[in-house]
Amino acid sequence: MKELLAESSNVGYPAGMEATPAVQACIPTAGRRERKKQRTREALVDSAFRLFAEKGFEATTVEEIADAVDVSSRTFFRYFASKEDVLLTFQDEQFGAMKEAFAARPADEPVITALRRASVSILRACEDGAFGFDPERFGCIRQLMESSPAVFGSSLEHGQRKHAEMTRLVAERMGVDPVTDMRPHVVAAVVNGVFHTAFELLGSGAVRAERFSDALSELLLTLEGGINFPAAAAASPASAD
Amino acid sequence: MKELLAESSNVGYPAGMEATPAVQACIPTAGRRERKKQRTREALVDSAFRLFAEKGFEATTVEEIADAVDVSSRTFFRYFASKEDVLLTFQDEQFGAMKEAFAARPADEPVITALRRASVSILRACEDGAFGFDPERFGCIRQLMESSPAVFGSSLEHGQRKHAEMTRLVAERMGVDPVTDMRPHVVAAVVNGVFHTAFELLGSGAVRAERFSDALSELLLTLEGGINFPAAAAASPASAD
DNA sequence: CCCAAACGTGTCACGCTGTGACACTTGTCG
DNA sequence: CGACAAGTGTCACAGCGTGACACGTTTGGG
Repeated sequence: MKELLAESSNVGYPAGMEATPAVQACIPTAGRRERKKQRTREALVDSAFRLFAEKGFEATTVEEIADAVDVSSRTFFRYFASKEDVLLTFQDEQFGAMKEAFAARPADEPVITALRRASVSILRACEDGAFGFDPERFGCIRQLMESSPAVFGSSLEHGQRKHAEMTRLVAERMGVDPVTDMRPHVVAAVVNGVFHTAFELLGSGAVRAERFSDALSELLLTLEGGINFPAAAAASPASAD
Repeated sequence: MKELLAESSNVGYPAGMEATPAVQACIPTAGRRERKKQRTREALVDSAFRLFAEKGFEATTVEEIADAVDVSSRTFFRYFASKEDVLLTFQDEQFGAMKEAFAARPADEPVITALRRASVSILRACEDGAFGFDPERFGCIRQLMESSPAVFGSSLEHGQRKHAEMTRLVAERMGVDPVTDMRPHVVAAVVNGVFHTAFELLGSGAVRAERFSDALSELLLTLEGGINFPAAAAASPASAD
């Protein structure tokens, strides 16, 4: 689970610049301070999830979350920008995993197909608890999004903030330049929209699917008939090897 | 402009229940009270837009808005559920107009095409001040959405709340049942996503378009190549007359 | 014409979120 | 060990949003 937090793994040193050898002591489990901080953070997340599940999102105050871990509410806000932010952390993990899965799809799959297979596989992992994902938390978030507009809203916003990254990935796969070609933008927009709609359909019971992954899969399959642009590999067989 | 606020016009009496004849005195410009309330509301909207444009969204407090109209901040919240809500009012008008325009598109146009033409025509009206729309406010909202995440977020949320309605309209045009056919849902999701992406592209300057309507048009045109389901009229020539 | 119910509003009080400033403790490194 | 940095608590505060109650005005009816 932790490895998904590893900040996309290739950031930090702009390619071509080797880390100064003296600073290689930066192993993740460095000082006691760092470890303590990590423990506090996780305790806060735990506490938040427990209370949210127990009393609902709005009914839970930041002070309660902090008190349960025996820190001040001020400290809570040093770890999270807002009450909603606690939940977004988890979504970041999912998104990171999905990016990896997407990148790993065979190059001859069209984008929407690849996106569907990647996201469905990750979601299933979340639902089943595979991979180190906690299915309890996944379910909790789902429930919170359905019951609390504030949570749903911040999830929408958060998703939109991922837009640029998604666009870049799609453009890469398609082998086009997102500055001149609008298709990657459209794909990212569309997928994001479908994601949230799947959530809503599930919440309102307007779809016979039980699991989120099933609802999403169905929507994306529908979409596939239309907007399914071929990947670069399929479009230009020149680079096929 | 006011007629767009007319609450979709067919709500109020569940079909088959005639209004009690004695209550037909409900002309919109009824009592003095009603008129005064309307004036206060508009004054608040005016005040809010002026201050937002002048000092930005977050920097403007509800108290300032209310003070400028000489009412208490408590009263502000009797008119609007939140600070963001003032802006959403305007978006409702646009959405209403767009629904009308969409419904008025020729029956042989595929959904995305119809959606594109309808929304672009309304947006152009907003931009040009046709139709009673105030282009100044339109521009103001655009700027606020780009600069303030809170505004953008609530717009996202608001858009999602319109989802069900949009789905219904699309399903109607396609002549299918949205319970069994997922396509209308996908269309609604997709269009909503593209809308917000157009906004974002425009804000980040990632598109050469100057006007929002141009950016949206380009994205929807791109989309059209793919997901463009035929309308019911085109699909089943049985009803062609 | 006047009275009473309904309605809009102001005022007061409050809880919660989120932030800034400053002091204090604890870990870290030379 | 001693200086410095990082994390935390405390206090103060601004702003959003809501509940309760009192006061004035509108409205409609006897």
